[in-house]
Amino acid sequence: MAKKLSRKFYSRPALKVAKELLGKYLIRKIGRQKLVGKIVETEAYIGPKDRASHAFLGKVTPRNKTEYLEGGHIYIYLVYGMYWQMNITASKAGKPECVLIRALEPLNKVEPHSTDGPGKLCRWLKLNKSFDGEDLTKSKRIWLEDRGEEIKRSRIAASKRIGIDYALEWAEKPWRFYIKGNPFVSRPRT
DNA sequence: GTACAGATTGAG
DNA sequence: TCAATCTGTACT
Repeated sequence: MAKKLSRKFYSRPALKVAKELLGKYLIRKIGRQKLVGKIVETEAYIGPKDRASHAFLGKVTPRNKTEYLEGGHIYIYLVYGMYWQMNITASKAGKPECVLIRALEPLNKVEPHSTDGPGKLCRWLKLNKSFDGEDLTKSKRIWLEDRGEEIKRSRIAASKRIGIDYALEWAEKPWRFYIKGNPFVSRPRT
């Protein structure tokens, strides 16, 4: 029943993709090993008008150019010199919209709290710069699946995004989505 | 060539 | 609540 998410799924506004990514499964293959996790927390970043986005005002730099790819690619970058952030691009080519994956509920047996934050889940998945620009609809080492799990609207909560206080009024936008009560969601902050 | 920010984390 | 920590980015 597992259905790989198609280009069509990703080629929509980031806000929509961010909400619908909840309850989808991320598959990461490392050699013989297969890591699987359900997405339980995301954040949306909307192109040039979003001050919190790296593509604010349509800036293009070597770092964020993958953010401009059509939906379904990975945009990964380093923060604080030590943590990777995994984003999935959304919308059409040329539109810098993306969705940050903030937390996973792992199906594998793992140490507690090893995927409840964007930096930690990337460490768990062994993601690094080599995944920048990876096409999730074609890659053999990482992709997303729909396993027929429906997350009801009433189980989805929205809050403001994390760690972007510099973004002024954009920091207030309720563009962080997570599954209510899920223990794998990153620790709430105010 | 160099200053500097940073979509976090974990310890206190 | 707060500071460690350090690479890639952006600019000169």
